[in-house]
Amino acid sequence: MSRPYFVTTPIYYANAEPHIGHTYTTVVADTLVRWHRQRGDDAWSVSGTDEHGEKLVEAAAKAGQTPELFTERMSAAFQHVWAELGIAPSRFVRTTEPAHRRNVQAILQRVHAAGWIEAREYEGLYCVGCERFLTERDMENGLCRDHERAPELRRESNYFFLMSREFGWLRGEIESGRYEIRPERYRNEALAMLRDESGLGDLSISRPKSRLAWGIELPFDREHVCYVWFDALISYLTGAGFPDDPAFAQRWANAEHLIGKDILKPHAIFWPIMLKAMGMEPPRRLSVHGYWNVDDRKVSKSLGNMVSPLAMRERYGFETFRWFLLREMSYGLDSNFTEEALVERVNADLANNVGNLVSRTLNLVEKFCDGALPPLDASVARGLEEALVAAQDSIESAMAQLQPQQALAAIVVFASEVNRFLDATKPWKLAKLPSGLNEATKILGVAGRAVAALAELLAPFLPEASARIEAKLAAAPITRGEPLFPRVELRKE
RNA sequence: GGCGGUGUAGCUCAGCUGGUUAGAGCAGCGGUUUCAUAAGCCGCGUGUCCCCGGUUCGAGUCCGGGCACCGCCA
Repeated sequence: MSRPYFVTTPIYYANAEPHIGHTYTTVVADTLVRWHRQRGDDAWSVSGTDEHGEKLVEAAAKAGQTPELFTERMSAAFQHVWAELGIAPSRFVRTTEPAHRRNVQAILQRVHAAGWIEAREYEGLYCVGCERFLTERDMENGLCRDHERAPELRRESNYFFLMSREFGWLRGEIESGRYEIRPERYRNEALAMLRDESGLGDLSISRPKSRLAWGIELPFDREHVCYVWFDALISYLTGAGFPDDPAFAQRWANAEHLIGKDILKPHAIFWPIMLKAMGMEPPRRLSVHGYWNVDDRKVSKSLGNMVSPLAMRERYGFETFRWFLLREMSYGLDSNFTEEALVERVNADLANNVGNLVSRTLNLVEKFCDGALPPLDASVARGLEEALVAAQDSIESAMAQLQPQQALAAIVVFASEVNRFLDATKPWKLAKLPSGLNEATKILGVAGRAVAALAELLAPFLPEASARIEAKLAAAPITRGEPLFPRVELRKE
């Protein structure tokens, strides 16, 4: 009986190319899917691009393109990058695609009919950068704090989603753990938002077409288009196969959203209430991670410190980068990326420890066993068996708590155990003794098995490297071959 | 202004409900081995556990106050 598992990355806003933050979330999602599949679960994943909104129209204009062409290009860029990196979401949703538009309109219709939406007049100072009306506190010297630009006085009629009705209900869902938000600090933040209800009210979900034509039309008022969050969040349903896919219900009942902390509020507050209005259950769980800083600074276009995953692949190999991301960030906390740290980390873990272990083991098998992996000898294997079980247990619990860095640490510990095992048993010495070859062979049978186990442990985290180890072990004859993870050197230009 | 949080070895961090000489990984130093990717293995830390005060037989670990940084909200 295979258990269903469903994980999403955010539907990334398609106004810039993927950088380290997108890559991290996407890598974690990919890792979770592989992890679940390895254990026989039925895993489904969704990623995608959010392609509507004013900022996109602006970005397209800046690029001298129509929104259609611009979003086409940007979405393709995201899909291209993930494909290049060997990451394939089960379903990649574009918010501009017909299936999604149908879903958004059907849901709007339903929610409107059920009395959750009403029209209101609004007048205020509006910042195009923020895509919202500003309060006094958002401004400094008459300029938007975030964008340092003058807001415009605007009056418009917007449709509001009557979200505030259900804050009490939502609090109960979060407190009871029915809707799990982790790590706890973000659960507390969500509860704090609900407690003061400060900054929370009903949610504006439309823009008049006269001003913003780039969006999904409201089915009950063709003069308005749907505004960002209502549109974007529904992508998760579209990606899960809503409404017709027979697997949809099962997927949805096990949905986990991975997000960065910047979009906590829409996911923790808006989304579950939207779902309630649709007559659906909240997601199972929201897993919130922190920011990647780069060279101890916030990632920003103006600093030019956007780390491109493809550039990292060029310099160091993608799985090296992937290892660093998973190994270095404690899920939920901010982390810092530097190429110096990457080089240090992967040389220590991958080249010196794991990779070198594979090399020395295969080389010994090549030299002393004619390249054929000897059968497993249970008496010799005993010590390593324990280490393997310990590693499996650690990884299991690390993954249950979504702490990939601890899982990877456990893998490194296991590789160290095997290195120590070889140092302690010294098969290369035994083999040279007149009567030692038999014992050396037994030892190498065990070491070979340990390397195979290592490949299995690595599979969800470094799928490509794992496959290479397996291929090396399956070769006849087995040879040392090229290093699995060559040492890397700093290659900053 | 309100409410979280964080502050432990050069770096990144563990330290649960208070209890032997405060730990791990990395870096560094020394030794050793040679099967291996100048890799492995072994050994090496006199740290004001941010500061002040308190509770206690005993406090990174609890309480009060302060400082610094950060987050959310206003």
